[in-house]
Amino acid sequence: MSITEPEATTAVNGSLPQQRRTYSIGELARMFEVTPRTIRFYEQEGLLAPERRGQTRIYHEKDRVRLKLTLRGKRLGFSLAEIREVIEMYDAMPDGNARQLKRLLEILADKRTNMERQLEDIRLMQRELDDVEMRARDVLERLDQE
Amino acid sequence: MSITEPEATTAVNGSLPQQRRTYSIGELARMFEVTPRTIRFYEQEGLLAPERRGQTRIYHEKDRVRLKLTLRGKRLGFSLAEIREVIEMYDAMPDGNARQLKRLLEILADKRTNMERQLEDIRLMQRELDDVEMRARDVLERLDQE
DNA sequence: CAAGCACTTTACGTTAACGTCAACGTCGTC
DNA sequence: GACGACGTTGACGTTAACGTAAAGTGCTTG
Repeated sequence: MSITEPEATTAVNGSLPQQRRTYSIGELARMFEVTPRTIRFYEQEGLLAPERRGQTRIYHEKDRVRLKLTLRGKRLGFSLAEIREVIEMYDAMPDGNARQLKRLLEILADKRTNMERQLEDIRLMQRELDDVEMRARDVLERLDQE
Repeated sequence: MSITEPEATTAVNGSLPQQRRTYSIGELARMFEVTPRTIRFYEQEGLLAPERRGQTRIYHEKDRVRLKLTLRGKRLGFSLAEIREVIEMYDAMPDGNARQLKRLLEILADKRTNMERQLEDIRLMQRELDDVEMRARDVLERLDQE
């Protein structure tokens, strides 16, 4: 199983034929509010590798998940290069050698540290926002009273 | 009081002359692990406005705090322009009109939403990391057993 | 006083992450 | 069969956030 495969649909295989298996580039773009250009760029950078029917790109669930993870990573300030590194290592995992795996664990620990700092940053930033908001409301009230 | 002033040093005014009041650009740069170039750039972008002694910049506690907030904002993915907007509005607060203040509250609410999404992103990302790490350790163990 | 060090301005260079054309192919449909 | 919507590949443009190099100022230290 790959990191980018559909989330374990519990065995209730109902009447849906197989879920809406594929997407066009435009569909994906609208889903995630990015442009097709962005998606092609991510492919060029090695983050996606959609199937082709002739010239046309066909995206499967796997690709959609990858894109989702990529965009999440971006929101957290990772560069595309960093994201690709993790994806590549993950995909190479089954037959990866010990050195590679340990390198992957290092990278993960690194990201984890990053996450921790971000959590702290967010907490601090939220306090600042609280503070600024309080003062602003204060001033507003005084303006209203005059 | 400004957002960028020293954190209320409780009245224990001991033997320290007045705290290490000022900093050179190089000192600040080392403190925050950025280059002087970066600090000058932030000034050029309106995020800092240090005093001058002749040509030379003199940074006070106020400037240090601003820089700290700026860098924190950056780690959270805000652009310098966004950060400047908040700082400017904050500084203009005392004599800001109601419209400006309400705009500021809007911006703050916006940042808050952003923070919330980031928190969620971090939680999700941490789960992914957990997952990937587990699998990696798994594979490593098997390699060891052979 | 010469050397060295930290600071200054000016200005051009660089990188990441796309945006923006241009020029073309391929459907479905009216 | 023309038209519009959508897709494709180049190739060049753009923006943010600095890096880097050149050329000069100012102190203090041997």
